[in-house]
Amino acid sequence: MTAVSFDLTAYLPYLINRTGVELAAAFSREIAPHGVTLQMWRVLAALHHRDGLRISDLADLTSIDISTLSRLVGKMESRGMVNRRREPEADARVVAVALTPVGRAAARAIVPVARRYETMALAGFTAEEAAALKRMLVRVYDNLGGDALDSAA
Amino acid sequence: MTAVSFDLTAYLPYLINRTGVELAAAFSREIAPHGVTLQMWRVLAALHHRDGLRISDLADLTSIDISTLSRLVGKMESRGMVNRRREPEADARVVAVALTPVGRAAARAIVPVARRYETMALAGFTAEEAAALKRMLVRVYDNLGGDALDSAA
DNA sequence: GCACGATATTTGCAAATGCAAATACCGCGT
DNA sequence: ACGCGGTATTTGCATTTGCAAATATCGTGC
Repeated sequence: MTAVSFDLTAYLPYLINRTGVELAAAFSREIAPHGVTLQMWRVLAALHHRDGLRISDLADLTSIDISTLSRLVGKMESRGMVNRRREPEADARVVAVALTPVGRAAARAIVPVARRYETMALAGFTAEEAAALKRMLVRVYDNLGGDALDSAA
Repeated sequence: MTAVSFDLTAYLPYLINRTGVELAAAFSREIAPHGVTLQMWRVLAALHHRDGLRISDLADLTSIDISTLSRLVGKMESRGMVNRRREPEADARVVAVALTPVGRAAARAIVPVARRYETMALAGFTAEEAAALKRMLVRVYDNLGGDALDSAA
């Protein structure tokens, strides 16, 4: 029987995974000189996007497991990149994570690298194509039910 | 000063990463009942695509680190899904990994799940759109390949 | 035929990861 | 005010991961 043939090279999850892994590996090397790991960059980028996020918001935005994130934020705090703040007036369960000047400086230093990196990844794409690709990735993500807090404020 | 604003939600690596993570997490749950982890499935899928691959070929195809793969194949071997074979006639350094009947059966059982899963991820896409998305992901991957960014090399 | 630098895989080890349980706190109903 | 189910974060613990070193083999030049 031939019904089980399966073209891996045209399989969307395969294409996405290998692109993501490659993107991550190469970008990790790029930012290593900044003394920041990829996961740390993700946190910095999320906080640069919107500061003072809670741990659980960061988990949604970075796709990092919440327990891993708790420890990662601890490490970043001990390195002086972020600080944790509990608001006794508000909900005392939540921890707001904010960039320190050091963390903000690191984010600012890396943002141009990230931009350059995206440009490189999209070499040969027209602005239309790049936009179309991004829209389609959002659609796929939405299809998976992974509604993050993109618009949640 | 130069604008440091950075729209994370339109940043390609972010979009790819979150989609890949979500895709992986959801699919892991799908195949857990088959007693197969996501990484094992990747190996099975690669071998289903082409059997008898070497460890290093599997690493390329699955984006799994070669040392992790060595151990993973060992585990799969002990579970009777694959077998390792060194060819003394040929290059005795290489290990060819082949599916056992058990492994083949697992792959065959999961392929339809994978197909259904891809269909779900691409819900609302026309065949044209899906093809365009895949082509663009290949282009991005190719852009990352090799030396595009290795300014130091 | 042997030494030497490459290549394929495995292994040592420390760090990262993620599930589940623990902890701390919230707000509601009574 | 109290108990209770629910939410946010942390912590315990076993597994996975990946870099680097070790191991085994290859092929070439001499």
